[in-house]
Amino acid sequence: MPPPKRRRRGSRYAVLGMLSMGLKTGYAMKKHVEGNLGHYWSESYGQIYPILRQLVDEGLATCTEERRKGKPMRNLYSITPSGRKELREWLAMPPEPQPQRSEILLKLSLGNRVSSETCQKLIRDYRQQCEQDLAYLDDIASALRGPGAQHRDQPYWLMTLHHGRAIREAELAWCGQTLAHLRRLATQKKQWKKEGGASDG
Amino acid sequence: MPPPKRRRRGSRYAVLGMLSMGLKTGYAMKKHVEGNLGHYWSESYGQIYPILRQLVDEGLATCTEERRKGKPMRNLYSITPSGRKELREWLAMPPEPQPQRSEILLKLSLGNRVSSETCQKLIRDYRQQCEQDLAYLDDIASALRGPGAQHRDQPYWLMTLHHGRAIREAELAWCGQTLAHLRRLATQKKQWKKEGGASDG
DNA sequence: CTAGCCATGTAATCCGTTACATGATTGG
DNA sequence: CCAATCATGTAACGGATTACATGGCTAG
Repeated sequence: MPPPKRRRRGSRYAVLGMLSMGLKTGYAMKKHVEGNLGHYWSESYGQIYPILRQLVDEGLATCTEERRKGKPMRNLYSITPSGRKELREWLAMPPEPQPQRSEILLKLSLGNRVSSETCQKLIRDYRQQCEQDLAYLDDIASALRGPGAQHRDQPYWLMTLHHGRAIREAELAWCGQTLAHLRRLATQKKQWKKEGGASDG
Repeated sequence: MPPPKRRRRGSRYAVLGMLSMGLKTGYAMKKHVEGNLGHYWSESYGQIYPILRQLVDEGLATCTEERRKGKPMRNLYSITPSGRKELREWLAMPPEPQPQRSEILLKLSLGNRVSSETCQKLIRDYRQQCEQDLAYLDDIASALRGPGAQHRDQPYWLMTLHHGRAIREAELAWCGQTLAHLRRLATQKKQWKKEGGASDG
């Protein structure tokens, strides 16, 4: 028998996890992802709604329709005991290594094909993005500490925010270094040209 | 007219980029990705071969069959001038922000559902992975500096390796902090239990 | 002989986003 | 009246991996 196929199913457990925090509708889950998990996770309706249905089919969640006068209909989902069990089992498994793909590093590695200006712009834009990310992370963090109602998951959310901060700050430092490297490369090239390009050092 | 659809096509330009460095066969490209770009990129044959064909169709590459006695047949690809042009144009465009997904942060954010032990193991395993990654990055770096033949792209490759180092080191520091947080949380919980769980100070 | 590498390629499948369709309510 | 928000869902598409099929050569 070949080794059973490795499936990712991260979205499935993200949804199950949100059910376990008491979120009840697909719409609310989408908003939660956008507003609170945006720095390390994303989901689309095209994933959320089918998954909710599937979880009900498998007995990991239940669904009740709610009709309210003056408001649109909603489907209210709740996690079941077996849902909690499967979530805990997944949490205890070591995460699959995810193949990293970084478009900016791919571009940088081919930097010799474009001007030093183009290359530096690439990095400067990235640095700016990191700065914006840091501001965004701080917004979430203060929103998290602000309203007295301490959520039981709050300490864990803060840890994920710390991660975001740590990474972005490392990226900023790297951007600075890299810009310096690029400038040095550019002046070296100019030197070569001036000296006639025949020297060997 | 709706805004023209945003396509990723990172793989396409990764292949075009490898053609521009002189790699000639799909097989060689796969090996190169595994051995040299593994820390920030991945490709599978299922991408590479169809893309090579497509590039030839579009006039960005040419292909010649090579039959050698005693060796398997190969298709040798080369980049054309218009291929180089399109590559340069892509390099000058700002990279699309890629939605990040971190399974480990997702798990950590739900840490309250499992034991502190389980949570700490998650982070310790991750720390170990980062250490291995660092060793791997150093291997590539020394392979890069070792054989005298300085590739013209070498300085750029070193910059991507620096990035890997910077990130992994930041991750290691974060792992240390996070383990401390987790231990503190665990002792707090124990305290609660001892004191009867009713205290508020 | 057989394991492993060279070398090419395709089909199935999975994963995920985007765009669309629908419709009620609320606030300006 | 219009825009925004709440709310659900699906179809089409794009992107990527996995598994499979093929086959010759080389070294042990």
